[in-house]
Amino acid sequence: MPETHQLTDLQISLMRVLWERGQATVAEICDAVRAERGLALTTVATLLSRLEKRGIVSHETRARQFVYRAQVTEADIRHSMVHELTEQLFDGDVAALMSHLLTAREISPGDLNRINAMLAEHQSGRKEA
Amino acid sequence: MPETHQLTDLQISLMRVLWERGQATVAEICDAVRAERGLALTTVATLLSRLEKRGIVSHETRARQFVYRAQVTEADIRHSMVHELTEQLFDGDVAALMSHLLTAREISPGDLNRINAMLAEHQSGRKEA
DNA sequence: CGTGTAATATTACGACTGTAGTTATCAAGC
DNA sequence: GCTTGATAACTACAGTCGTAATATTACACG
Repeated sequence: MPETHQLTDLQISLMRVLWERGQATVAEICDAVRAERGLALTTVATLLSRLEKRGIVSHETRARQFVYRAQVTEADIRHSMVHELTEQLFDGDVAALMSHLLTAREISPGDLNRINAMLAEHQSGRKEA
Repeated sequence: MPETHQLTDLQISLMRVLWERGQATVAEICDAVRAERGLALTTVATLLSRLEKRGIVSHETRARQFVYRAQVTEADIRHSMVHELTEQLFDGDVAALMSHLLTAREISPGDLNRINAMLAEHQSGRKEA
């Protein structure tokens, strides 16, 4: 449903908090990201209200405070962002992206095993269906 | 070498022309992207000079015209952008990205075969090394 | 009922992007 | 040499992002 949402690094950090907790106040989110990025409360508030304008989050007021909630799932975001990247960089060719990953010297042997397993499972699943 | 280059859609369109042709004048690039996106010559020129400021392209003057050349390869860009995405969305876990691709209902059976083949080849290559 | 305090709302600002108009430059042709 | 046509340089502007200070609001406590 959500057309296509591209989020920046920082925006994703905030979203991650919401995805993990289900909901959170501005202060909570601010605290949660303090470790990786110290931001002023007002900064976080600004970011959140901008995300709300885009329909990515929503809020309700509870006890004088805004409680935010994600309106898109992490899977949604992954989908649209990976899709977008695939379009842009690999002409929509998922296999080409895979190929890139395989040759990109970034995969550990352990990863490779996991990938094999996944692929096998995926394929058996396919067969039955 | 190139730290990490994130390019936008439009920027990639321009780069693609340079990657394909090796080099091109502003007018040529403008023509090349006219189909997918009609832009004024000056717009393309602006974009290119901004890319040059970032070290992504370079130019030399020939017969009163700027001839541009890519300073990063498509592989470079793919690397840094895929890497960045993997970090942001999958915590750097390449296998997780793979898994996402496999379950993302975007792979055709044909793709799956190609992926299998690649994986097999990749693994045999690994074994010898 | 006044006031402090916490939270939100408003405003700001520099970067970067997409977009392009306007102006300056300069070589070639008349 | 002067005009003209092509090309590049400069300027502009709205939109978004990261960042936050300041202003407003309104509950809770005294």
